[in-house]
Amino acid sequence: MREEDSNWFARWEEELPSPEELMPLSQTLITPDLAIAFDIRNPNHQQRPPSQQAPPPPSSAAQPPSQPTSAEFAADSGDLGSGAAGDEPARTLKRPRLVWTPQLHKRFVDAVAHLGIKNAVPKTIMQLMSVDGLTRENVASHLQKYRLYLKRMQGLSGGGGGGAAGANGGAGGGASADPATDHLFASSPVPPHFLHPGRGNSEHFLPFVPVPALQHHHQQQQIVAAAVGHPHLQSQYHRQMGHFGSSPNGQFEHPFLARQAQQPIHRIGVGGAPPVHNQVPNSYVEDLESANGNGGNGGRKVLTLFPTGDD
DNA sequence: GGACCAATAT
DNA sequence: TATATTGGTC
Repeated sequence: MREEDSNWFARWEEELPSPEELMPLSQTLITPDLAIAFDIRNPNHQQRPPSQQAPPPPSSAAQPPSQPTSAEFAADSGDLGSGAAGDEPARTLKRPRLVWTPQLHKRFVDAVAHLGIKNAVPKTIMQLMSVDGLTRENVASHLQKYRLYLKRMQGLSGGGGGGAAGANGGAGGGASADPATDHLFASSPVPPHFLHPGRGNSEHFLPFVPVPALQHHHQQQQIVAAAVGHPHLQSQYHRQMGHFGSSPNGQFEHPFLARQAQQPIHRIGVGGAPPVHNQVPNSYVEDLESANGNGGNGGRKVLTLFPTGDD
């Protein structure tokens, strides 16, 4: 059991965002707040988040990705804002629901791990994650659920000890109430520390200090990874942009950092599904329904998919 | 006033 | 369901 500890720790170290990576606390120039305040409807449109972004207006003809900024606003206007008429809707804008993909979640867990379960609070986590478009509320909500999950894990493994979450693929046992949830959370290792609070010093985490935001400097470099999904269209990105996941060298994955890539990464390999339509705008991959009957899934188009291989 | 957390709503 | 929003509290 100890080994596991070391083992995961080693991996952890690798996977963990190194200072350099986190350094770029590059929140987009426009903080979510500002964005909202100024009616920048989608802070996401700013740059195509390789992850998933809400493709703006379905009806509006395809807009050539030329103007990165303000111009785009105009472009996508005419859609959801229509009702309000005008530029008033600034703060009343509603963001699309955020979809916590395994990658995003991992980032989240990394942040929490670094902070230590004790210091992990929404705001701090959010900052550490430095994901464009991610709000404190998003994190808070997810954190709430995550804590619940941890609690359950504690309870379940309480007696046996040891067997932490681990990617136990089959929740077949039945104990788990939420297979889906478990899977998502299981996609990321849970630091044992989280499961063993009170025991000994639970504070052996590096005080990783969140860099003092470098506000204006990296103007264009942002780790856009927010998985903002559109109610209708869900852009999906595939992990494995180029080399990571199973690198012989053990190169850890930087799902998020890697996201900077802005090259057309058409990765539509959804479970072997052929590239249905390749008319994808130009970059992000887009997945259409694939939610196979999940035992009675209404007719949801949104899919969080991710073959969840094992990782 | 801001942030956190738990509960509740969608 | 998963995520968003709300309300109470510090």
